[in-house]
Amino acid sequence: MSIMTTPWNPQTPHQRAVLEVLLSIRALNDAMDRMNGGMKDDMDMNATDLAALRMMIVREQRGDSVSPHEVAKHLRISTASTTKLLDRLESAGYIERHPHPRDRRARILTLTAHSRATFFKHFSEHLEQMRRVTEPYTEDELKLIGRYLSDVSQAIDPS
Amino acid sequence: MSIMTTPWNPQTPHQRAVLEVLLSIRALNDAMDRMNGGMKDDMDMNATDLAALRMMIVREQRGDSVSPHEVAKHLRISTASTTKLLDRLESAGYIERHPHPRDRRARILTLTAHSRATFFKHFSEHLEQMRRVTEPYTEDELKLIGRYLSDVSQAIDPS
DNA sequence: CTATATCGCTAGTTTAGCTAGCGATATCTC
DNA sequence: GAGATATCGCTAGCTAAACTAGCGATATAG
Repeated sequence: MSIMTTPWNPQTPHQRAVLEVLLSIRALNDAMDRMNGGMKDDMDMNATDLAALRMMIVREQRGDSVSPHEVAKHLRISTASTTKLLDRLESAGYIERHPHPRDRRARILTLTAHSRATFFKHFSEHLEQMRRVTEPYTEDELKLIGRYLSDVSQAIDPS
Repeated sequence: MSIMTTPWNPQTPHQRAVLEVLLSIRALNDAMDRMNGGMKDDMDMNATDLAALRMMIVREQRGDSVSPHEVAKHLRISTASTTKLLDRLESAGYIERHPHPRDRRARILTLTAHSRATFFKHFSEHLEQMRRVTEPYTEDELKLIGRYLSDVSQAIDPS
């Protein structure tokens, strides 16, 4: 969430356009928060558990494996909290914990088929909507938009 | 948070550009989540309390007043939780509860000067960064970007 | 004028984070 | 190699902040 509540008075049309865009970003963020809220209700999960699932799906598609430690780091929660989180996901049948082949302290987390299916079932509709409104733009326009979005991400979180 | 974990293989340059943009939106959302996380740490508040404050600031700028009930609705938490949330904000000196002039059951919430000052102090830096990266774009480009962002917001949350 | 609805609140419960610290294992230093 | 130290995931216990149920005061509808 969260942008722009700024006391700023645009004078020129260009300044007005800048303000409009910043306001649109806030609106987009609010919308995505609501979307996420809806998804967690649908899937009957809390926000963090859903974020963990999403993170694991992203990693899996990149071909990376995931450890409990990495989940903790990504979500910025303690490893203790992560243990409980993984307990919830495991007992709900979303993930499995496997031994790490080389490090006997460590675990490797995998998603279940049920997990992937459920996630995409609930997410694909939104994704389709987004793709639908994105597709009409020309390639050049999309490149411009993509560049701007990256600029903004970079600006607010140069991580 | 939350986008794109999609199994989708772009074939044409245009499809690739679409995917890029959708990925950028996810990245932006992640970045904003982290920004928010940082802000709540800086201001020593939890995420919900900060969201409430932000919502009140937005409303105030629109000239609207805010009731506890509206805060509950906006944040999707119960009125009971809202009471406690307002207790926290009030005792921290961020808001005040005033009697509603016409409805003696109701309250009107107002921000303190301290609240506004603190919020903008922590937020203005991010805002400035965002404005900085936005300004170089031409008016036409900004209009395009703004239109696209609105399209996406509409698509994922047609509220 | 009576019945119902709404507003914000209190009381008590549950959820999901936290810190502290442990056993097992891995890695670094000599 | 052997001993010191670091890392991994976990348990135990605490706390913060949500929840549900329901109440008193007030407003509104029939």
